[in-house]
Amino acid sequence: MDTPTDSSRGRRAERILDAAGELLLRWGYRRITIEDVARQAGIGKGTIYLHWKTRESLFRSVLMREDLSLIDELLAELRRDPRTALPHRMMRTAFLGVLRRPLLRALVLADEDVMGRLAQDQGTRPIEGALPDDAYPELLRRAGMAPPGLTSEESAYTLGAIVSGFFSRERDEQPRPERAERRADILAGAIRRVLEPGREVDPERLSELAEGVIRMLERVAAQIRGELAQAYE
Amino acid sequence: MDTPTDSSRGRRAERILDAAGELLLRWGYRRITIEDVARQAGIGKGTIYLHWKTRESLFRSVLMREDLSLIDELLAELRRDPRTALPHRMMRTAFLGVLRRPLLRALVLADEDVMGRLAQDQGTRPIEGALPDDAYPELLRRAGMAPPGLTSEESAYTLGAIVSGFFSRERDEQPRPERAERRADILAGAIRRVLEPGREVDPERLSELAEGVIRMLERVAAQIRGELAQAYE
DNA sequence: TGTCTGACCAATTTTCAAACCTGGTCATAC
DNA sequence: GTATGACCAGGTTTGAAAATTGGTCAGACA
Repeated sequence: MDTPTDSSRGRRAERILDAAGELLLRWGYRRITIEDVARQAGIGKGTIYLHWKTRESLFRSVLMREDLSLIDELLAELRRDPRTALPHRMMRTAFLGVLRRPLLRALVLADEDVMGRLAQDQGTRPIEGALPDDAYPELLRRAGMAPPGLTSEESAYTLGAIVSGFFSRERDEQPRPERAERRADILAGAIRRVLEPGREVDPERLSELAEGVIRMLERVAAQIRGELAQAYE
Repeated sequence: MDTPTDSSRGRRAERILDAAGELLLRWGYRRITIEDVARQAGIGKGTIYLHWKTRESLFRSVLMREDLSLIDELLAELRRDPRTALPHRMMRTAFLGVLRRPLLRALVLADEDVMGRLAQDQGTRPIEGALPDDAYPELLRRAGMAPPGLTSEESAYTLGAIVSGFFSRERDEQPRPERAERRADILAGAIRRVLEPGREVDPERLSELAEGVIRMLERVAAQIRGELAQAYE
């Protein structure tokens, strides 16, 4: 599928994304010029426009690649252990996954300094990119694990509120427990108590849920890969 | 204690605060001049400076008065029914209390349009003004109602995260259940499950807690009233 | 004598045009 | 066919002048 040319194009694109990502963290979106990125990647400025149509789409690709890396981590974890599909495990893994990726961290926290105007519209999208908000609660419901007393929309609302609240505490100067793992555990505990009523989980139901979540994340990943490929050209 | 003069001064100050508050909601902090406020209050511009030293301290007073009104509502509720002191009841009442007061709502949501630079530093202070963050969890602990497995600091962190998450969903364009009461109930449910482990509450302990909370809020109210009086002159 | 006011001024904010910069193109080199 | 950097239109920054306004206070008023 890859001609030698395509493959070396692909490698070059990766180098450009590396360069852009590194500068993003060092200088922030606002101060970076396309020439900076070209110099950092050791190529000419025009070459970047062989891969992306605009500056903005280049940087969107940087973020999409980060996003894919997080989704891949979640998928690996889900395949290793279906219990990862439980809300409290999912959110714990996603929370730490975002915190460990400086660019996603900056994106989720809408860090104006790093992300400039990219922070605005794109907002918090790391995982919920293209899917309806209640896709995950919908899967829970179908697996007979819906939180009691809440519609799927309400579950999505609750989940979103709690998770975004814990993220908002990651902003500077907010007091919080020292270790990120501890914060993740507290988040997980909260999610479990609020959204996982049943003490016991039927392994049958659980693997059904895990498969659904895997399919959902694969669909998201495919869509992002599509957008990335399109951006590449 | 009030000379006739003091009392009419007080009434005039209230009129000025009314005028400033109304303009704040109509035009936003940035566009309001002191002359606008004076005109709206039907007095001369210099008169405002008989009450406040600076424009900023005038508007801070507007917000402090709103804050006091919320605290008074909480205190009335606590005196009517000590169960109000339970975390899920406290947060439900505070949540709705903020949403029903447009200025506090704008402050908590850091609405740049309405609050201008006031949104920045002052941040979310409606209740937690002058107290250590973990004052309330500390009261819970002393009443033997501490959430299991969490230190007071961690309880404060958890409570803050969840509440601020539900507030952040009050921003425009965030999907959420239609009725504010429903959202408040969902918030209350989450708080209860996460921070109130015990099914039964000893009425003795409860009224002890309620008294502690009342004293705490009275202290906050007194401090705010002090700052207000000082601002008045 | 004490209270209130608006003319006044320093300081900040807004405006606007010139200078500068940079995203994106494309003729040319390889 | 691929890569490049000179080039330019459009956008941004700069800075100085104009306009506004926070805060003062001399005087009007009661």
